[in-house]
Amino acid sequence: MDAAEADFGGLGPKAGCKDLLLKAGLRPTRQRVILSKLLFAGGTRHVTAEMLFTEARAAGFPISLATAYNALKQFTQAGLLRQIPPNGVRSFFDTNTTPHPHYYLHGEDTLLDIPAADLLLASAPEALPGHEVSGVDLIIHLRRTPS
Amino acid sequence: MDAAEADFGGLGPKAGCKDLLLKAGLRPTRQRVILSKLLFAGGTRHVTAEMLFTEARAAGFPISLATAYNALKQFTQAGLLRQIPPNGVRSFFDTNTTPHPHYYLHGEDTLLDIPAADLLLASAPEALPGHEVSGVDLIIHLRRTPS
DNA sequence: TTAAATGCAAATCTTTTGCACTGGC
DNA sequence: GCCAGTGCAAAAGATTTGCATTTAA
Repeated sequence: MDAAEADFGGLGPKAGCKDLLLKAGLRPTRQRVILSKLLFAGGTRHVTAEMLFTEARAAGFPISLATAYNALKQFTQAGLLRQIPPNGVRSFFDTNTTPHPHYYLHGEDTLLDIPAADLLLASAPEALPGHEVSGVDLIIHLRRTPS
Repeated sequence: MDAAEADFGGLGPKAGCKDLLLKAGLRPTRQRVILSKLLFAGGTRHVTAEMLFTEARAAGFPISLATAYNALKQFTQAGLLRQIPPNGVRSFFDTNTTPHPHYYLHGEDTLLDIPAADLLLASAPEALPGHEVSGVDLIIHLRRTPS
């Protein structure tokens, strides 16, 4: 499948990332279109702002780092991404926005999905009075076994 | 119970925070003793570096913010604290180092313990080959209900 | 055309580091 | 007394903001 022709967000086989952005209420500006292609054309991805910035430059699109940050934030607020802060240093952004747990590999500073059925909650999370659950983060922290 | 005489870390009723620090392999310097009193004399606490810094100043101990950060990091590495990054902005440090889930209240930027039995994992987390589980973070994100 | 909304330089906020100096042993 | 190891000023790193400019409609 050509990346530019990927099936974006269940919008149908002809939809492009412009449609994805429009549907999310974001104007499909040049930079957003570029970044959304990089993010959503492949499979599930876990990127940091720096990674996306570097990738865009390598692809010949000289965006600024601030634009990468702003786009990631806007995409997250629009529901296209999920923000995961595993370590207090920098955040990752996951193109899979459905609730699912993650492995975080400390040595490699890498975030991975945990295959869905491997780990489940025993009960649905309860909110406090006057509040509602807006998300659930489950992160299993891994270190390389000393051997 | 007088705060200065609290039972620190199961070391017995006579132990002070100096013993707690020594047992953790940290020299009981003046600043560390002050900060450990603030952290461990009361019940369970969830503090940021800024909160601890402000609290120390208010108590008449003019430490620098860097010292608060460094002490929190050292205490965490020594196993006296647990670091929790709920939001990609700043980290909280929990004086309860046993594995347990948290509520994070977005509007108030507050971290709370979830009473233990309310939420459990259905299965023990599995590591990947060549890795071991070094920690599990479960955070339920709450927002104030629009009403 | 036009104004809503962007992209980015500069600022801000969080956290770490280098090193002069201290204070625990 | 002495030197391992601190405490903090300055630096580094992560993220946000203000505003001149762009560009989608």
